[in-house]
Amino acid sequence: MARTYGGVAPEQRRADRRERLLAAGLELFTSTGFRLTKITEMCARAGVSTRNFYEEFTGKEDVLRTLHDRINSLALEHVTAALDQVADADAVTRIVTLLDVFIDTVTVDPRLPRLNYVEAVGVSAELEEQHQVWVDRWASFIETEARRAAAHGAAPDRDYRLTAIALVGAATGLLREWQAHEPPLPVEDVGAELRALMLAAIMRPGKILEIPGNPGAPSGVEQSSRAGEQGGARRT
Amino acid sequence: MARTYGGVAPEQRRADRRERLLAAGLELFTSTGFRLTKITEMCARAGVSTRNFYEEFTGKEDVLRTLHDRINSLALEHVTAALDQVADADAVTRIVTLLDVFIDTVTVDPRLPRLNYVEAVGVSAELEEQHQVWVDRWASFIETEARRAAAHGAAPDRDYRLTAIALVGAATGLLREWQAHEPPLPVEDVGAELRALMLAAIMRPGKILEIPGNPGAPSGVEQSSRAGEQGGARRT
DNA sequence: GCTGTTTGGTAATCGAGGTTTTCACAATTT
DNA sequence: AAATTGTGAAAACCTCGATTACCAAACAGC
Repeated sequence: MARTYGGVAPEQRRADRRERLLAAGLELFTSTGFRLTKITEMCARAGVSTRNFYEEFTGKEDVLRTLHDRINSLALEHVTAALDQVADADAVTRIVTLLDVFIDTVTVDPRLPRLNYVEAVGVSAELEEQHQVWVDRWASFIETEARRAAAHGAAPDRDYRLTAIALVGAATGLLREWQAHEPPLPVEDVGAELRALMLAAIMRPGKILEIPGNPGAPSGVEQSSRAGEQGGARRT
Repeated sequence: MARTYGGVAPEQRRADRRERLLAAGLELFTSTGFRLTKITEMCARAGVSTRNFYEEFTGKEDVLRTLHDRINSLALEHVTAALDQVADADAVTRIVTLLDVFIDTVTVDPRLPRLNYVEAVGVSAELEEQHQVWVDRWASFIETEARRAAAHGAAPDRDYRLTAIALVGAATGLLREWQAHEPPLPVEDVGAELRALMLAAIMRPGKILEIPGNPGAPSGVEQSSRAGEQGGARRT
């Protein structure tokens, strides 16, 4: 047991195979699409037999879940490291850093957002759960930075939970568009837009500035003053 | 040809079956999930034979595409009608109306956002294309309103394309979270957050206010001034 | 009421892909 | 050098679900 083959340890060979399978998965899931990718195709591309495939993964979904987790973990790692380097900078710098590093990490390869925001959606209950966990993590990150900004007086003191979730959604939507758009969108533009949106969302005052020539109309949009109702039952 | 069965015209019967199949599809796709839903299950629930199924649809995906299109069309209809009713209101009112009616339409039933933003993602190239068309339409809608606001001096005069796409993403992300969240999020909160985010995103000035105590650092966030770089190759 | 025609349900077929198993080989150890 | 064991390729299997074809039933005309 545990015999060295071809000069490399057996666990090293296993790890290599696993890695090649993941690479093949990333490639095929984002070109052929997850649904249409066959396990045998993945094995062929990775130069791995089906037997070894089942030694590493329980099926296609397992590969997808692993990739999804990896991409998010990688981004989280980069962002955490970068934020540590600007530990005592002002709130705006930290927020901009968080966003820029995230965008940079995830746009080095269009297959990354494609896998994360298109292929890994609606596949299984477990994957949806995993997605939600990650949204939660990213939202918490943003929330923390927003609270930090509030503590420094750079943003209002309020609950940032939903704002954070919305911002994660904005990033997701924009990146999904980015990887699908023809002709390709400039990454700088996407990054700039998200940066501005994020700052505007966090720094926005509790009340929007008054619009001239709108007498009597409540402009306090934080309250649930609603205009132009027309149908649609209200749901608790 | 064209014979009346059971007192109803054949095309009426066909339409009824189609409708029941769509209802069954909506129900099963959002509970069992699209992937795991079998055509025979759909037929059983709809009280329709498989033969009649293939008379109406080419397969599962056809049902999904139809539902996806319907939900978006319905929302678009409602929003268009509501905007017509506030045709000469101020920009803020119109934007708030657009958003509120959209949210109201799509949250009457949690299955609607579930189907649109989870189950219909990453299924096929055609569906992705259809998704992009709808994102485009919604973004154009928002863009138009933003330009209108700019024309009235309520917002800066700039390109709102990416802002609009990001806002569509924010709505998508928030609704995806809404339909999945346990315990359920209050719809009012989601609507309020999106309303505020949308207004903040559109009305935001070109430059963010100066942060005191940050000497030398460029605060013009519209320019591609980047902080905290650490890795990640730049991509054209 | 009987017949021909249209519609609907059921059951059999067909194919595709996932999963397992077998067999041959290579490398290492005694 | 021979035996042993881990390893990989490929084929066989086997399940499952989409699709179609056939048969039964219902209705209008004669």
